[in-house]
Order: sequence, then structure tokens, then C-alpha cells
Amino acid sequence: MARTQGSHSDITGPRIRSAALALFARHGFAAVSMRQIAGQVGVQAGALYNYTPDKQTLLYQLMRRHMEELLAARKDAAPAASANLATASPIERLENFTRHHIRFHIERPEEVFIAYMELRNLTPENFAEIETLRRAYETELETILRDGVAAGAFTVSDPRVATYAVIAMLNGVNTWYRPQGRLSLGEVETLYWDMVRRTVGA
Amino acid sequence: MARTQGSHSDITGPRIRSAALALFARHGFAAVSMRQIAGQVGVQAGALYNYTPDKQTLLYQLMRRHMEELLAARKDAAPAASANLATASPIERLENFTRHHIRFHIERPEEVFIAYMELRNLTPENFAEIETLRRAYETELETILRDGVAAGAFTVSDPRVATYAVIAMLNGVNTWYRPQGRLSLGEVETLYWDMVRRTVGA
DNA sequence: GTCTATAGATTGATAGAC
DNA sequence: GTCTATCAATCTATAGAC
Repeated sequence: MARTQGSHSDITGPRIRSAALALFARHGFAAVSMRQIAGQVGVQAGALYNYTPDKQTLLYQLMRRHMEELLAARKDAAPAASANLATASPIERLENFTRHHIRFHIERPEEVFIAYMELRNLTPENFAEIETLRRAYETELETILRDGVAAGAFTVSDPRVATYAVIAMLNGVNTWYRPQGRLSLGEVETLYWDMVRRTVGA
Repeated sequence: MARTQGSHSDITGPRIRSAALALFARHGFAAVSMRQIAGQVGVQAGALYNYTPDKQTLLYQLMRRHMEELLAARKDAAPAASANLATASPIERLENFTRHHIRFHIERPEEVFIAYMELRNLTPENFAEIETLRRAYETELETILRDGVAAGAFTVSDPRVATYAVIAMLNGVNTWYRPQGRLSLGEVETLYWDMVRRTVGA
């Protein structure tokens, strides 16, 4: 099957997403031009429109992919999804959530940064979609906290506020952690798990 | 003393800063044009340049003013700055820091948002200035934690990481708190103080 | 699928009248 | 100090050749 010269649909798409991700994270969505993205990929600006209808959709799809991967990874990692559903205690589930959250977020600093910083650059419709996914993730943690309170394992006066507090604390890791820094990923996980455990009175 | 018609230097300056603050917080620095700011103030775009040499400096001065007010307010509020320097215990100082941080930040949602989100839109020189002020504030908390550990009042394995964790947790308040919401400012303060206290093992 | 070329709009910043 | 007018650069997105 002869192919048109210069046709690379199978590799250009991922390279565009990768370049857009890096540039949006570094300079911000509004500050990055389609020409810059194209330049990074090695094509002309017009070629990008074979892969996205517009710049807004490019941002939205990066964010949606990230949130869907987060929810899918959470489903795989959660003890509740495995055979030991009935046996996982709230404290085990909370430790699992904490360590998984840190690992997942540290591995994807650019996606995480964009998913938080560029919410205001989404159209209202796209914002609502991303917000729904984000709430689903938060609800996972809130459910663990409420179950723990019901079981007498945690001491939490306000599970909703505690959910916000724990997630904010954990997200903060990405603002300072560096792979070659003083602490290993495992050490960071353990430090934060210790603080989360205390925060909820476990 | 006769004044040139249309001259309003004493009120236009603050109105420009106020309009820029609101627009930057809502849409992001890069997405806001000088014409938009001027329109909000009720002048033409060219008039803005009587008050700022360029758009970048306008952003920088908003951020610097915010950070300097934060440090000045902290100095006023800290028990260490008052006569009872010698008598304030680490736990009293930590409660004071926590409650003051929440109050100050809840009162200035736009400034806080910009001070964090627009760091990457500063020139390297301006970024360094803001970063120095931010570190000075963080060091205040870290010092309290280290003093508390030294006095046996806190149990903290890593004061640096605990500092990041507590500040991230407290900053998270601004993402969900609304003045007319379920909780009063005092209730929010107390909920977070309880969680901070536990996080550091006090 | 990628290219060149361009339409059409908007941008930050400046010049000079008042 | 503010206005009008404008420059020169840049932007997103599209059209049509290959």
C-alpha cells in the first residue's frame, strides 16, 4: 500500500500531545501558540489541525485523558476492587490511597500541573466534564474517611473538609519533590502516610 | 491649582491594579489584554502606560505587594513580635500561624490565586524576588516546627516536608471555601487547626 | 498528511495632539 | 493624564497544491 510522502499519522498524533503537554505545563495554555507546538514536533502549524479541531480541544483531551487514567489506575490499585473487598479495613484502604496518589502524581508532574492550572481555560462544557471526573476521585477518599469514622477507626470532625485537606496536602508533593533529591519516593510516601494517618486520627 | 482635564492619577492607579488583579485571577495573565484592563477601568489602553512600564511589571507589582503584605501581617500577628516573645510556646505559635494564615488567605482569594498560578509568567529576575519572599514566609513555619521538636512539643520526622505539607493543606482552603457556605471562618480555622495540630503530633 | 500561503483578528507598546 | 491613531508582530484557523 503506497503512502503519501510525509504521512506519519501514527506517530505525529502522540508527538503533538507530548509537545503540547510539555509546553502548556511550562508556559501555560494561553501563552503557547500552535506554531510553537508544531515547531517542537517538526511540522508546520497547519498540520496540527489534522489531529485536533482546535487548540481548546487539544487541552481538553490532555486533561480528560489524565483524569481517566487516574480513575482507572485507582480502580486497579484499590483493595476494594480486588477479592479482599470485605477484608480491607479503612486504615488499609487509606494507606493504599495515599501511597497510590503520591506515586501516580509524582510520575506525571506535567499532567497534574495542567489538570489544576488550566481549568479556567476550558470552555464551560469541557470544564464540567473534567470537574465530574475530579469529583469522582475525591469521593473515593471521602468514602474511605466516612467508612473509617463509622467503624470507629478514624477521628474526623468533618469528612468533607478532611478530604480537601488530605488531597491538598498530597498534591503539594509535586511542588517540591525532585527525583534526584534528598528523599526517595518510598521515603516520601512513608512521611506523608504518617501525616495523613495522624490527620484523620487513625 | 488647575489640573489637566481628565487627569485622575490618584484614583486611576489603584483602579488599574484592582482591574488587573480581577482579570488575571479569572482568565490568567497571558489571556488578558491591556485593552481589557483599560476597558474595565474606563480608559484607553495607552493610558495604562502612565502607570506601568509594561504588562509584566504590572503582574510583578501585584505579586510583590501581596507577598510583602503577607510578611508584614505575619510580623504583626506573631506572638514572637510582641512583648511575650519569651513566653509563647511552640504550640501557641503554631496555632497563631495556622489561624492567621487561613484568615489572611481567605480574605484575598484573587491575590493568593495569582501569586501561585502566575509564577511562571514572571521574568527570571522577578521570579527570584517573589520566590525569596515566599521562602521567608515558609521559613517562619519551619522555625516553629523545629523549635517545637527541640522542645519536645511536636513529633515531626522531617520538619522541611512537614512545612510543605501544612502549607499545602492550609492553602487548599481557598479552593473550596465560600463566605456564604456551610462553615463560618471561625469553624474552618478550628477544623484546620485541629488537623495541623495532629499532623505535627502536638 | 503535510506543505505554503493567507485571511482576519488581536496583541503590546509608542507617538503626538490636547 | 488621557486621547486617537497606528506600527509591527503575532495569533488561530482555513484553503488548496502536492
